[in-house]
This record gives sequence, structure tokens and C-alpha cells, in this order.
Amino acid sequence: MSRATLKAPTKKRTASKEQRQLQLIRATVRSVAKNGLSDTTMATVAREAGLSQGIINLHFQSKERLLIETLRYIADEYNTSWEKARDGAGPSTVERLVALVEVDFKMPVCDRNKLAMWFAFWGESKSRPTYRKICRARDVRYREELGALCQLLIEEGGYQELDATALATGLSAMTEGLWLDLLISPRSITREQARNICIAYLASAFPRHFSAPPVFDTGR
Amino acid sequence: MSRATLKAPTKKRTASKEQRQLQLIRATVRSVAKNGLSDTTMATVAREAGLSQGIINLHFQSKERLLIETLRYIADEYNTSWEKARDGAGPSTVERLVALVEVDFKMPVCDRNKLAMWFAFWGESKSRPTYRKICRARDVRYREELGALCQLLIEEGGYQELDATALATGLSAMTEGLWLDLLISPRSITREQARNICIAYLASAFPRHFSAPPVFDTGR
DNA sequence: ATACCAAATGAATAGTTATTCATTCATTGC
DNA sequence: GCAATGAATGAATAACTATTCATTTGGTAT
Repeated sequence: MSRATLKAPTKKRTASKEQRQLQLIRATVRSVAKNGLSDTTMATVAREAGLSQGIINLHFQSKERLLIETLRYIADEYNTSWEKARDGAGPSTVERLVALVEVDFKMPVCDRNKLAMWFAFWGESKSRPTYRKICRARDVRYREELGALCQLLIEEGGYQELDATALATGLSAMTEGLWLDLLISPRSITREQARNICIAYLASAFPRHFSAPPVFDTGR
Repeated sequence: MSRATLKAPTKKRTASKEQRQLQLIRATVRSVAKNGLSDTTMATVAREAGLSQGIINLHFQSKERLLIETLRYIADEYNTSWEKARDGAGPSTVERLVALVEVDFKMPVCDRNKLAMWFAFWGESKSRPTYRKICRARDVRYREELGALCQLLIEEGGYQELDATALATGLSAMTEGLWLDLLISPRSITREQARNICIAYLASAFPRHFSAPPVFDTGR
């Protein structure tokens, strides 16, 4: 144990610090989902985390910073999620494209609390350049990947009449719009159905590479 | 003038009252767009309207009510906009469908301040049943109309393999997603391009009724 | 065991914010 | 013109919120 304690001082301190920050970020997501962004206070977050008042200023200096770090965390998580999904998918362009769409409608990305966060930040993004930059960066990165895959499919499959950028823009817009349905009308649509609507869109654009899925088959 | 003054007492008073409320609602939209919903206070709205502190409580009793009435106002405006567009369009199903899509990307509906409002309310809708109800009601009404037109086109055009509800859901999701682009990346896409992306979606679903528009032709 | 140190607490503070209401102002009816 | 009525004001209030900081806690090294 003496060897372990040699590393412990620095290692465990910083690890604990990161864990605490993560704990607070997660509590922020819950509080924003539960109370809304405008009713999210230092107190609601601290309570949600089961910690004391002063803890947020100790770890994030200010409320502003906490919110920004929370947004950044969700954006990072989103990016790593689709990268992993793409890399874990089959080798074909279609398989990778489908993997990108599917990750949008699976946990942990498609979590109602997180969807509420996205919409809250989007709603504030016009007045907050920092929020806007983070939101846009995520959007651009994902869309460039989508666009690149669409372009590949266009070339591979001889769909010269299609515009990859327009398709990618439409597809990612559709995803975000379906997130809204899942957020405000969760009983009117399932994540599975949302996924199928996106795939049907791809199928109608790339008919030789997809057989349209049964869009509203609930499978029950 | 004596005849005019006979009507004036009631007529002008009530008109003035409605006008004042409308003035405050418009000021609220500007304030939410400029400051964000969480930094919108009674003071920012009153200042934006060029009126005094107490005026909002006089006309709306509370901030909560002001916000709800503002949301309701925007939702009503949205509904009447597409109804008028549909009724003013040519008689064919396709013309009416296109009219519905186009109104989403034209003023006064597609106003960046109003888009900011929508996202702000959507962001709060998980925690505020009243917001959620109003948002959902608008969504449902519009989508039912879209769905009905899609169904007509499916029957008229022999597209038996298509699902009208799924198409309408996808189309309205796409619209809302494109609104997000126009809100946070207004320089990356124009309203015209957004419209064309939606029309291209319809074109790929109903190939015999649309010739795909040049999606990213800026026309400049 | 003891001393030490960072982490955590929560009461105190300073600044905001929604709401109230006595007063002022403008318009209408006589 | 003049009273009367209701709209509008803005200073005062009470409640809330972010931030600070003196104090406590819990774990580590000596």
C-alpha cells in the first residue's frame, strides 16, 4: 500500500475533482430538464447533486461557467458517440450512414433530459455567443461527416443529380425536429419510429441502396 | 366629430387596451430574442416597449401570464398564416402542400426573433405543462393538415407504398430543424435554400408530382 | 496519534426581480 | 370648462439568487 499511496495524493485528488465536476454537470442536466433553464438556480443544482450551496462556485467559479461546461460536456458526448458508432459499423458507406442516424435515437444521446438541455441552449443561443459557438461547432462537425458519407454514396451509386450538402442539411434538420417530437410529444412517437422516418428519407434519396423500412411498424 | 365621439368611449378604450397588450407581447418577443428567456425580466420588456415598470402587471397580472400569452400569440399567428397560405394557393393538392411549406420560410413566421422564442419555449416545455400544451397543439394542427394533404396526394397519385403520417412527421421535423439552422447559423443557409431542401424531400417522395428544385442555387 | 491540507459546508451578503399601490396624467361625458 | 374615470407611472417592498468566506470535515503523510 505504501507504493500506492505514493501516487495517491495527486492522482486521487484530481480524479475526485473531475468526478465532482461530472456529478455537478449531471445534476445540472437534471435540473434544467426538471425546472427549465430559467428556474435552474445554484440551489436547485446543488440540491439535485445532494451537495451544499457553495460547491458550484468552488468547482466552476460561477453559474455561467457551470452552464457552459455542461453544454460542452453534452456536445463532446454527442461527438464521441457518433464517432464510436461510425467506427464500429460495417465497412460500407450505407452501414456507416445508418449508424450515424441510429445513434441519434439511442441512449445516451437521445435522452429526454438532454434533449431538453439542447432546446434550452438553442433558445438562448441568439443572445449568448458562447452557447451559439458550441452548438454550431457540434452541428457543423456532424453535418460534415454526414455530407462526406452522402457524397461517397452519390459517387459510388451514381446519384449525380443529388446534392450531398443539401441532403446532409435536410437529414440533420429532420433529426433535430424529431428530437422535438420526442421531447414534447413522447407518446406520439417512439425513438424507433423517428429512426425509421430518417431512414425512409435516405431510402427515397438513395433508392438503389435502401429498401424503405416499415416506417410506422411499432414491432409490438 | 360628435358622432365619432359617441363610439369612441368604449371602442377606443378597448382597442387601446388590446393594442397595449400587443405592444407588450411584441416587446416580449424582442426581449427574449435579445436577452434570452432567462434574462428577460419585467424591466427588460417594459423598457423594450418604452413603458413603465408596472405596466405588465396592469395588463397581464403576472410575468407568467405575459409569457403564456406571448406564446399563444405566436402560435395563433402561425396557424392563421398557414391557413391563409393554403386557402390562397392554387386548387391542386401539390400547390397547397407547397404553400404550407413555403409559409414556414417566409415572414412573418420565419422571423429570427420568433424562432428564438420557439426554441426558448420548447426548451422549457418539459418542465411547464402549459407551454407544452400550446406548443403541441400548434404542432398537431399543422401536422394533421400536412398529413391530410399527403394522404390526398398518395391517393391521387398512386403512391400506395407511402405513409402519409410518417411523411408529414418527417416534413414538419425537417422544417423545425431548418429553423434551428436559420437561428444559429443564419450565414450558412438562406430561407430560400431551406425551403428548397423541404421541397426536394417532397420531390423524392412524390417523384411524379415534383421536379426536384436546384437545392443550393442561391439565384445570385 | 497528530498535524496538516484540500474539500466541503452553509450562514451572511450584496444585488436582482416580481409585484404592489399611492400618485399622476389623459380622456371622456356632462 | 369641469368633474370623473380609468390608464399609466415609478418608488417601495418582499422574496429570491449568486457569490463569498469563516468554519468544519475527512482523509493522508509523518
